[in-house]
Amino acid sequence: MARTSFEGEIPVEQIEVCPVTDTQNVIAGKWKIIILWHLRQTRRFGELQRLVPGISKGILTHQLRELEADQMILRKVYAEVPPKVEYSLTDAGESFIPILESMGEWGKKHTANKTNR
Amino acid sequence: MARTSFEGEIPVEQIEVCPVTDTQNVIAGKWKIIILWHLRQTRRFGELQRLVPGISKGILTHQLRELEADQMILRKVYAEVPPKVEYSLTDAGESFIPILESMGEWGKKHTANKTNR
DNA sequence: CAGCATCCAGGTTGATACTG
DNA sequence: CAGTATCAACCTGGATGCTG
Repeated sequence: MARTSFEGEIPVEQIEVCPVTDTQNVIAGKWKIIILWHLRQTRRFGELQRLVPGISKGILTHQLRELEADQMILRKVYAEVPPKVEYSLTDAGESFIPILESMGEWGKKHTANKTNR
Repeated sequence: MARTSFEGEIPVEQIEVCPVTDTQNVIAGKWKIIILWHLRQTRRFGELQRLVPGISKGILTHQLRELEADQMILRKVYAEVPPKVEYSLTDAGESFIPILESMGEWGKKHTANKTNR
């Protein structure tokens, strides 16, 4: 989203320094949550692509890079042929799983059969 | 986002019936979280617009309508002149506040000084 | 195998003007 | 006061083809 605002406008800090919003931004990608969920176990790239049906390589890479930048996941490259890359959760990533579980519980109770959107 | 997939593809249910993702979708607007937060107390439209600095009427209306559709908030219209509309949390909305608080706690610990994105 | 580069389509946000 | 309507801008996600 637009992190830039015009000069002389409401300063960005005033609206963006909300830790809740920060958290939301970390998981705001279309596939981030599902990726995080599967990464409770260490997974390889191709494995993830199979576990997250419908995602393309490009997007998977992109989402993984963002999660990595946000220090949610670890990317371990093995210097082998053929290439092998393993992804796993960082401590920050692990510590987020309980929140995901809370969201799941809440979702089961409050978002039953929404056919719209 | 594209909720449709080609015929003969991976069925949508398989990827979309995740309660965690459902939950994420409910709060996925740029301002939803802040709005929800301020609605812990009943607020009027103009009041919300002042509390959420930088949001325009149109967008505020839009986000409120979506939250209402997701049964997170209640919209109460008073038949007065000038018009008066009050927004408040539903039970579902109330029950989401603890999760927001968890996200806030997590955010304070794990998203400190992210200047990027 | 695990990417990257490019281009494109759609959705979401935002600015502005008008209304009951 | 609390919207609605319209249009433009931006961002994200997705498809495809190429590479070490």
